[in-house]
Amino acid sequence: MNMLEQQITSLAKAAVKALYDVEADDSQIQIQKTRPEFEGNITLVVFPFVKVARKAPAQVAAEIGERMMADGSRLIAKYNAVQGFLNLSISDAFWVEQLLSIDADANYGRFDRPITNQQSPITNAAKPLMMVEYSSPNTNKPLHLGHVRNNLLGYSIAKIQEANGWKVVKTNIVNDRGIHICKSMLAWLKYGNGETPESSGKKGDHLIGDYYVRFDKEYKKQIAELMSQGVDEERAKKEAPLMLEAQEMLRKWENNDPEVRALWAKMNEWVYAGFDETYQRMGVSFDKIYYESNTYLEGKSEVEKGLATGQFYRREDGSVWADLTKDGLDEKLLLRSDGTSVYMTQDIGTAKLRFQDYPIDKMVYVVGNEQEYHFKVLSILLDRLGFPFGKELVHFSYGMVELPNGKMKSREGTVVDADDLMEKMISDAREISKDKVNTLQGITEDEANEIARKVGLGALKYFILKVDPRKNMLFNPAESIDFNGNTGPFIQYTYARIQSVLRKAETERVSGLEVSGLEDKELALIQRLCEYPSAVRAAGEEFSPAILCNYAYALACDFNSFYHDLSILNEPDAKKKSLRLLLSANVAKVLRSAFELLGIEMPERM
RNA sequence: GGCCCCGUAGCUCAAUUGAAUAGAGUGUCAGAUUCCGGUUCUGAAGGUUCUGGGUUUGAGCCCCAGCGGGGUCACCA
Repeated sequence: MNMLEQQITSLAKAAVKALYDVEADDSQIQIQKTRPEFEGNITLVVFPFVKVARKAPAQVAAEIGERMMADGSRLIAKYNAVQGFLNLSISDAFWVEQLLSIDADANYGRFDRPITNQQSPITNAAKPLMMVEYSSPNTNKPLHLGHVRNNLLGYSIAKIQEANGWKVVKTNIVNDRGIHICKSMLAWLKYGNGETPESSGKKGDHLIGDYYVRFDKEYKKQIAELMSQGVDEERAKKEAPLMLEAQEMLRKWENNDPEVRALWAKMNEWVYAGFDETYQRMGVSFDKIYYESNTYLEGKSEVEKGLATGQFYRREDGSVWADLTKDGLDEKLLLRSDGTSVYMTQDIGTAKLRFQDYPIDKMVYVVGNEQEYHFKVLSILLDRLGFPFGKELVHFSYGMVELPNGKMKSREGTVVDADDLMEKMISDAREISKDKVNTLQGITEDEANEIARKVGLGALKYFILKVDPRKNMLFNPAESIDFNGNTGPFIQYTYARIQSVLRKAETERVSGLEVSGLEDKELALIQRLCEYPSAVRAAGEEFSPAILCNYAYALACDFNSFYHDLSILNEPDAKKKSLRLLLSANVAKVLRSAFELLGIEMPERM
């Protein structure tokens, strides 16, 4: 709730108390923005009091309005009642005061602490700690469009929660072991001729990804070969020599075979270097990285502990299970009969290490919605094993990214590679700005490239973040490079234009402010600026960068409408002019702040 | 089949906590504009919010049933 809402709330409560002798609680005070077709800025919905008043809604609204204006004459300039809606016009002086306080607040839209119901009292620290896990790549192939949504959401959520007063640790769990890695390694050994990122000029992750694809190709050949000899498909898949070799390699890995381990380490290094490049390009980062090869053994020992305390049980074949039927779920495997760990076991181990490393109040996993069941189970298991954050863990589940021609399928070659995509966006941005040469006059080649980078990536990021995370989304490459409409570049352009106005005005003297006679467009902008803190709060509570996107778009639209109708630099009245400059500067400030929470850079000119 | 998520303009998406006539962009159509059927601007049309019930002063939002789409129910990760 912002300053204005607080004041209106207390005025409304006092009025209701005086008129009807009832104590209104906060849920009954419903405040909303006045619809543009009515006069006023802010509206109190009086329906909740109609019953106690025993009068017609419009009459109740009028009564309350009269009373509120009498009590708060400095705040409320006038009112009108339409049915059960009490529309209040706030005094210009108040708005200008708000604008000045926004301008003076360097941390506008940032909070010192989370709102209480988000706070988990585990560590009782002054600033509670939230760990956000995202990205979580496998090391056998490069990042694709699905990871892009994951990374952008994860990074943005971390920034948003920081603004909401959490201490945030961004983390990544790298799935660096398992049969999929062995497939790449094997293909590299058999068909690679010692190819390295240096010798091939390929990024490490792409190089390894190519061998993963190569494995699949050769493997399929072998299956076809076997089937032509009369072997049935299922057996052919199991008995293809390549698969047997890969499995043998995995066993060697688990037994610490020095050669296999050395190759594994070398190839993983290549992949990490490639990932780092991609992350850096994308503008995301991590504070702490965990590797599955380090955490899976921890998980095993936790499961053993749970076995000892009777939380889990062992079957005759040696496999270990958790019985979750009491929680309405089924039974879940934790250790295979050969004693090796599964996905769940590794996540338990990772959680344990993390909890040792940090005083975590809240753990957030940014993982696709196809794993909802997994995290439901993980939450229960961690709770049973005595991890305080287990029950509270948040699976920030997001929907899949689809392409216009259907789903992404790596086998069918319809994946969109993250590196390629970013390059494409940047080069498209450069193409488009070339058409508008006049806007780029006086800009050097380097500056133009930098602008294209910010705009291209901004287009991509905004396009993905503006969609409600829970929903599956359609990524249309053609549409994403359209810089009109509700897009990142549109907002960046608004920002850049304000910067340009401010640069031109810099030399001019600012003298006092106009505190009365605010025009509608000015007032609408100030009011919009006042809404920013609650947008940040809502984005944090809902785990939704989309809320910030929509806010930023609305603000940019408001500014454009303002800019279209009212002149700034040509305004003859010096006081009015300085008000408008101040207003513009704060719009730029809030847009920049919002985009920072989205992980999108703002170009100073474009 | 059980459980979870989604269903809003032709398309892509919005709509604080249940509130007034459900909004943008894009596409379509009309007009203006220009080096251009391509750019920009103005305007218009476009909706039974999947269907049917229920709760209430009031439902896109909450509840029940159904329909449609997706996900998930592995000794894969």
